[in-house]
Amino acid sequence: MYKGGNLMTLLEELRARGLFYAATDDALEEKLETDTLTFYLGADASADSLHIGHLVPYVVARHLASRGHKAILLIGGGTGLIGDPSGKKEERSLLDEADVAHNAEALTTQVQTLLPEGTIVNNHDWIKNYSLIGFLRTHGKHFGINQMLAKDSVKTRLESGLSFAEFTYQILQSVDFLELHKNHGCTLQIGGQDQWGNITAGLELIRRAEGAEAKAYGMVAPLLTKADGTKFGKTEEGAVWLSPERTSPYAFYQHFINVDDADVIARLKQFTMLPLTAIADLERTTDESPHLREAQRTLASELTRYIHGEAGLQQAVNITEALFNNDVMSLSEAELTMAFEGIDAYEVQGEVSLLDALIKCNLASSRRDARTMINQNAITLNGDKVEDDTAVLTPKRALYGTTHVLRRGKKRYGVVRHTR
RNA sequence: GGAGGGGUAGCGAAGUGGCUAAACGCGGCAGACUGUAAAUCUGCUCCCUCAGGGUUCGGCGGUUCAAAUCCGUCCCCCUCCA
Repeated sequence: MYKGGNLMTLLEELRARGLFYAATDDALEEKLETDTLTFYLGADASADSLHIGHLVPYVVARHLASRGHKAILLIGGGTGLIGDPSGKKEERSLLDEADVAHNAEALTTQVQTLLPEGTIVNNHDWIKNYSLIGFLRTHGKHFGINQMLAKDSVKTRLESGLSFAEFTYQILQSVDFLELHKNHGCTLQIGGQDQWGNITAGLELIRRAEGAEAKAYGMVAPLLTKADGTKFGKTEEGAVWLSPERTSPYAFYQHFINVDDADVIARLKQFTMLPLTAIADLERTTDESPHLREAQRTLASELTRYIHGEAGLQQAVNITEALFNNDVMSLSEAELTMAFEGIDAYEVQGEVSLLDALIKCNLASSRRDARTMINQNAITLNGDKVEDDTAVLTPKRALYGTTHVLRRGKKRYGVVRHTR
């Protein structure tokens, strides 16, 4: 009952990794071992990048693909025009069509790097063709209001408000599944736990439209939580994005380097493709020598390489080593340039006040805030604590006549470059 | 439709005429300690500013020298009755 030399079934492995929450049918486990399935996974074009909170289902897809199953990666260029109420407390405002189209394009590129072997489809391609009457007659007729109202995504919003447009979302997603079932032989949809309602709605539609013998399945991954029970994936800065424009490879790497000891092993299992035995070794290392942070390093490296490639990882590691293992002051000019490649520098002609520099580098929100930081002893300039809030950065005092390295607290850096 | 309760800073929650930019808790930021961890301790946490100023307590309008606190009105939420 296994193939490919794995001792565990695929579902056993997913369970062991904390990537399995529920499946719509117990027969799926067997099916995944004996058949080659085509499965799909969707992402709505509601932003031009995914963040790490979206990542888990893609990792599940990697595991499926690694055992020979075929992936379809759906981009919600059509559904993104409506908005999924699942997991949302409030109605969301509609995005411009042009924005959604742009988002869909960006996501297409991004999702392809997450799973290069996956086939990409955009649901706008079929949703755009429906007339209202045609849609209601073909698909709407299969949906009972009672069942639609019973979905968590709808039920929880009856008090706070839900538009007809978002209410209809579950039908749109169901149509996606049906479409892929008919045209691509897709029999499995995977997603996060919050997608359960949409997925089961799709199964129901397939059954009604295609007949009882048209077997399809759903499987969802759990929502990630930290050891302290709080939601994973949000930081003080907001989401950790996959796109390097939104979150630099360095910041991305740093986020994972900083994962708590209590969470790091779970994150390795969930996010990386490392064998469980290798992760068990890291668990031992963490117990015995936590200060080495071997597990965190591995997690950060694996994920940064996955998302940003070898070059992105190298850059992140270079900056990290420069900032945390060396004295910034001791770097040569070339090293300095290399170290801060990938951190946005504020370029200025001539001199600039420290207060303004902190604002321009996003290390302070206002002059008042900048002053508070200085008074709290939180600001370091080229390796020295700053106490004078009237300090001015001049090319003369810059490293190699060009660069000032600012630091707020222990981990947040900014770079000021003087141009002539 | 009727009776009652409620809407206070990111969240929770005090405050019922001036001493209140508003207790306290959480969250967030920073400092100490560390391992770029956790826990703990300390400081900051409406906005802008050099001193100092500006705008807040569901919305609007009043009373008053002075209102989150009193009056009117409107909006929203909860509970019970019809």
